[in-house]
Amino acid sequence: MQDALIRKLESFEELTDADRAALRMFVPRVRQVGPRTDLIREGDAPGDVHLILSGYACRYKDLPDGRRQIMAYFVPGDFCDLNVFILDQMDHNIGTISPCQVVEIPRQAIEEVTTNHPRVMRALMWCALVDEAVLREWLVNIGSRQSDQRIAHLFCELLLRLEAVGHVNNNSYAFPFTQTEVADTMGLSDVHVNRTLRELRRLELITLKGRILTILDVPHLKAYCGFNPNYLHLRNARWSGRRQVPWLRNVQGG
Amino acid sequence: MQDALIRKLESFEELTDADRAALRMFVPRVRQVGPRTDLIREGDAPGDVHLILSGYACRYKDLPDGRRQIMAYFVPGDFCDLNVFILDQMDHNIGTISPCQVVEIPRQAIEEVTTNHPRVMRALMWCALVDEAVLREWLVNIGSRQSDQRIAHLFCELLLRLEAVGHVNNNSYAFPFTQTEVADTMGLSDVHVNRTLRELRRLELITLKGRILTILDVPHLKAYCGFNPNYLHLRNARWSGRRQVPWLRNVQGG
DNA sequence: CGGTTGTTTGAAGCGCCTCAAGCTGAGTGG
DNA sequence: CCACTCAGCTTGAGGCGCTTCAAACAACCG
Repeated sequence: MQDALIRKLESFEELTDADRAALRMFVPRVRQVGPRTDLIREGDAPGDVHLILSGYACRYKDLPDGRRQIMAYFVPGDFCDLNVFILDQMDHNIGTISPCQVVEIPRQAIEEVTTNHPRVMRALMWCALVDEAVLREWLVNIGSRQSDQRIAHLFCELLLRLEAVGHVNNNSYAFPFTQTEVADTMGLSDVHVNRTLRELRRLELITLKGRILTILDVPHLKAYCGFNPNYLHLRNARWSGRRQVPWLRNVQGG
Repeated sequence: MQDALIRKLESFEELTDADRAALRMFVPRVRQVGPRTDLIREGDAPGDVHLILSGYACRYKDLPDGRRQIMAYFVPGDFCDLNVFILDQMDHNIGTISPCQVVEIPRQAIEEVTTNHPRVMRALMWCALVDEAVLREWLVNIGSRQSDQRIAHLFCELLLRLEAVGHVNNNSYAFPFTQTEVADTMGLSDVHVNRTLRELRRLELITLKGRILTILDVPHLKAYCGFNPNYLHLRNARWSGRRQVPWLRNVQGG
């Protein structure tokens, strides 16, 4: 398990033996968490850092009027709160969508490592920076695309992110979100998400049944929403194609 | 100038003499930049890190259809691209709004410091994490508030951010953005921004003339949009009230 | 097997957009 | 000093995209 994390980080930052030894202090406390369960709540002091091994989770805020806004999806291999743990208190919630396997890394371990092992810190920062780039693109998505392109863009992004960790087969992947959750993500009503999905199906761009999403025509879907993958900062030589991330290969997805 | 940066960082992270010495390697190359000028363009390899001393700038993406989405505003004291400099290439642009004084910190200097001075790195990370929290709130803003509350929320946020660096007088601050720029920020049309501003004026919440924005009734405006400042992670003891950031006090704003 | 959660469809209305035109103010040149 | 220009602001009219409300249907589960 520790070796797995090390392998991921080493894919973009060379580590010394001392770095690796320090990383092994990330005691692997794996927790099985049910669906629709909060991992962290607004107001909490950030403690352990959470790493998703299997399943999907999300970052969200509850609004005064009872609605909620989902701000990020987490898929296997993603850190939930790496980019928060320095701050004083959480300004949002993190909760699971599907059942999840979560690794809890003690904050102290992170701090020790980042203080004494700059290369590890750089590697973790890189993860956080890509997450932020995704967040920026979500802002663009919500701010400037209409519903059909907006949802198509989400599907394209998840395709690439899940491909990078070996969770896509034949352009299909697990999609355990309800239409209401998609609505809370995209800034739309659930009714309109339903109609938009119907339209994407009618155009034979996707199918979505039994919580499995299939993209029928990837180039067409990408063109449809003007998808530009540069913001994901995927390093093709390392991440894409047939190559899987070894430490996630044998874990059940979605 | 270097001392100024050191002072800012020390407000939330104690530094050693060695840390401070390293920070002085941030050779202060101050540049005067005209309005509506790009500092960095999409596709560029991140180089120097930019720190705004005076004026306003923004982060934005150009879209295939010619529209653009603004994703962040930068005000005096903000780093533009601290959270990007590790990545391979820029996935967006950064440009000025008003004339700006910009400090360019060589990437090499940042890397040297972050490698050898973990406390400085933590301080810089803190800046970046707050910027990301702001970005998340912008997503909430665009995704779930309608135009009047959306724009009101922006005004409340800028009030607090500018207060923290001593650029607010009597609830007034410089607002050099055109209505089209506000529209590109909020995911609205410029026509609708115009009508929304008219409405906020009619309700006697704000005035906006000669590029000066005045909030006539702060508590009312905050209540109007349900503003919750927690995401700014302001440390009141240090940042708010009468206390100014010394290194920005004598620089002309907006 | 009912109960509950999620999906689907219809109908009516509002918020925001587009198109279009006129207005205002600042800068420029004759 | 006024005419001209141009960017930004303002206002009107019409239409579309999305929302809300409502109800029926489907799928899952104890």
